[in-house]
Amino acid sequence: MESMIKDCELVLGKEECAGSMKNVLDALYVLGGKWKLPLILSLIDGPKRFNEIQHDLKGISPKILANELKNLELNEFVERKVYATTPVTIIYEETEHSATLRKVLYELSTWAEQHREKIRSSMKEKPKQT
Amino acid sequence: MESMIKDCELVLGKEECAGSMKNVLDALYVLGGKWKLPLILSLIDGPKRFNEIQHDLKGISPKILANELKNLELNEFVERKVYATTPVTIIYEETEHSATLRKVLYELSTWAEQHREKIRSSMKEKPKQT
DNA sequence: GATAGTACTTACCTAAAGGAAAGCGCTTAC
DNA sequence: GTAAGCGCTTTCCTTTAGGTAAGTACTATC
Repeated sequence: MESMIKDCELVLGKEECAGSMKNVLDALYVLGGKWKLPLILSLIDGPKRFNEIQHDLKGISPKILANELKNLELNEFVERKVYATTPVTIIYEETEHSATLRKVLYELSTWAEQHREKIRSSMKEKPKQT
Repeated sequence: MESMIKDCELVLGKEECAGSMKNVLDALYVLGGKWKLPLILSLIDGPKRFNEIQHDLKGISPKILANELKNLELNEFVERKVYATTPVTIIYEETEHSATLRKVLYELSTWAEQHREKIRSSMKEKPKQT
């Protein structure tokens, strides 16, 4: 565990880091695609019904939404609750597990912000250095 | 800054978090695709020439490699150095800026590992709960 | 001067993600 | 009984990421 950090920080590219890369690829796969993050954030905002989410995420088609919801259910980021009202009410809400995402999303967010600043400022310095 | 964390941890889904999501989408875009991470890791392992990288990342086509290298150069993760040998030698190496990635990649990696364990263990508990 | 190597570029093709539109089974409301 | 709403599913189409194969400009070597 600790040794992996050191290895990666100092040498990297060795066996441990190959495993680490696999993990990162997994993470990108789980979070990747056009709608997963917006969908997760929409549910963090509060439990919602299918049509509410569809309205929230302007532009998503019902097919995609149904797929993404199933996927996120499998990954335990959302829970699908069926209420025996008549007609049945189906409500999607975030799970406790989805909270573990927040830290990592926050890290990603701050990094991306710094990165954008970095790129923007070096574009000013040398606008076209061909 | 600090307030953003609190908002996101407690309420989320508000204006600040919309910006935060945009950042995360940016980050996923910068790191996304099949080859960017393997390519970055290959260069963290050491500076390399075009053909060396092509050999290292088995299966990448020269077209894709050239594209990815340009992209990563624009994002300042790799530097393209041209040596006036004859014939010219072109060497790609990681930048200092690419080091900022390591922390965030490590966070992603550990999260993904925990997530995989979580999903695997709950699949054992209830193999098929349809 | 033919061959081979380096660092690509160009043109074409395929597969997968995603979008648009319609339908389906259920229900309540009119 | 017909219309309308909900939670989807199905079908078909477009877009795009990525793959294959070939070619180009340069040089060095035989």
